[in-house]
Amino acid sequence: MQRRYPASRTGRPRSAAADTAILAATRQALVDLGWSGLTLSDVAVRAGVAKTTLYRRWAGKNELVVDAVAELFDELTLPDRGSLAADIEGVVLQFAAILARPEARSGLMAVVAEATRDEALRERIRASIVDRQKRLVIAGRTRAQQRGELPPESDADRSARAVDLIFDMVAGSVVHRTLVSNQPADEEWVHGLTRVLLSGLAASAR
Amino acid sequence: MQRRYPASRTGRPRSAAADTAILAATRQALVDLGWSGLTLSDVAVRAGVAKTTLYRRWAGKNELVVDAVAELFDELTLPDRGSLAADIEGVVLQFAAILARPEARSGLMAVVAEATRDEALRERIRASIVDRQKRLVIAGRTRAQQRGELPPESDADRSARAVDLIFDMVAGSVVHRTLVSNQPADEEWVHGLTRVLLSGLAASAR
DNA sequence: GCCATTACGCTACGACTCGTAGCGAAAGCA
DNA sequence: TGCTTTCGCTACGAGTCGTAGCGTAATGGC
Repeated sequence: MQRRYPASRTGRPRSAAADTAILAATRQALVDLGWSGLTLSDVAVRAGVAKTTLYRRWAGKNELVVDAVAELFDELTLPDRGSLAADIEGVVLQFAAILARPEARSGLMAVVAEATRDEALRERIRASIVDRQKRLVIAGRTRAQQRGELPPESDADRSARAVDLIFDMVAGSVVHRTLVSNQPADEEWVHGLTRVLLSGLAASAR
Repeated sequence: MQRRYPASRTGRPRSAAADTAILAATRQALVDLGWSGLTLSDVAVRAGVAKTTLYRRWAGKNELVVDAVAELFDELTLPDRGSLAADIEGVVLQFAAILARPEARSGLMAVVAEATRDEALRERIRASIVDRQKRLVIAGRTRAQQRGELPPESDADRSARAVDLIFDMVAGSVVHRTLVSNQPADEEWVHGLTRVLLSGLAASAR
C-alpha cells in the first residue's frame, strides 16, 4: 500500500512519515472508538499533525479508513504447503487472523456499507483490498493446475466465473463467520470449509 | 417483527401507526441518504412525528436501523420445490432479492460494523435477523433428511457445527457477491453456488 | 546562496447534528 | 371525572464538520 503523489517538480514534498503516522493513528482510533466514534480531529491529534493536513490528503473519513484498513491486507501471501487444500487453509487462516483484529472488524464493514452509495469509494476498495485477495485465488488455482490437482481450464469465460464464485465463497464465508456469526474461524472450522469447497469443486467440475 | 412494549395497564398507549411510519421512513432515508447521511431528525420529519418520540422508543440510530432492516427479512420463507437443491436455490434467490434493495445494502453492513463494538446491538441483530435465517437452514436440512436426500444425523454436536458452516457459507457468499463484489446473485450464479455446496456436503459426509 | 513553490501548523469560523429537558395538550383506563 | 402515559413542540449546550487565512518550513531550480 504505497500512496503516490503526482511528482511535482518543485516545492516542499509531503512528509511520508506523516502518512504512516496518520494511517496508524486511524487504525488505533478504530480500535478505541469504532467507526462512528472516529473523528478526523481525533486522528490528527493522535498522529501529531494538523487537522488541515488530513483534509489536504484525503477527501474524508471513508477514504482515510479504506487506506488504513487496506494496509492490514498487505501481509496476505499465498503459502506453498504442497497441496491445494493446505494452501487454501493457510491463506484463509491468514485472512481470518486479519479479520480478528478489531481495527479490521469495525473498519472493513463500515466502508463497504458506505461504498454502496459511492461509486468512487467502491472502486478504491476494489483496487486496494478486493483485487489483492482475488489475485491469491487465481495464483492458487494456477499452481494447483500445474500440480495436476485441477484440470487446466480452456474456456477463459468459464474460468473467470469459477474464480469469482470461489472468491465470494471463501471470503464471504470467513467474513460472515467472523463478523456476523461472531465466532472464530479457527483451524477446525477452516478445515471443514476447505473440505466442502474442494470436494464440491471437484465434483461439480465433472 | 412485532415490537412489544410492557403492557402498562393505564395511560395513553403508544401509537402502533407511528412505529410503522417511523420504520418505513427509516428505510426510505437509507435509500435517499445512506447510513452516514441518515439523521434521526430527518427520519422524524419524514414519518410525521416529533424527534423526541423517536428517542423515547429507540436508544439511537443503530437500534432503529436494525429494526427497520429486520422487517425486510420477514418475507423470507422456505419454499417446497421438491428437492434440496431447488429449495436452497429458492431461498437464496429470495435472500439475494432482499440484498439487492438499497435500503438493505446500506443499512445491513453498517449495523454489522457498529455491532463489532456493541454487545447489545450484536444480540439484537442475532435475534431479529440472523436467527431467522439460520432457522431456514435447519428446516431445509430436516426436510431433506425426511426426504432421504441427507442421512439422518445422530450426533447433535456434529450436526450443529454442520448447520453453522452451511449457514455462513450460504449467507456469506451471497452477501459478499452482492455487496463486496457488487455483482448480481442471479439464477446462474446461485445455481453454481448450490451445486458446489451440495456436492461438497455430500462428498464430505462420506 | 537566493527565490519560487509547495506543504505544514495553527487559529477561527458558520453551519450543522446530537441528545435532553420542560411544557401543555391528547388519549386512553377506572 | 380523575389518573396516567404518550405526544408535539421549543429551546438548549455540546460537539463535529470542512474551510479559509496566515505565517513558517522544506524542497528544487537558477
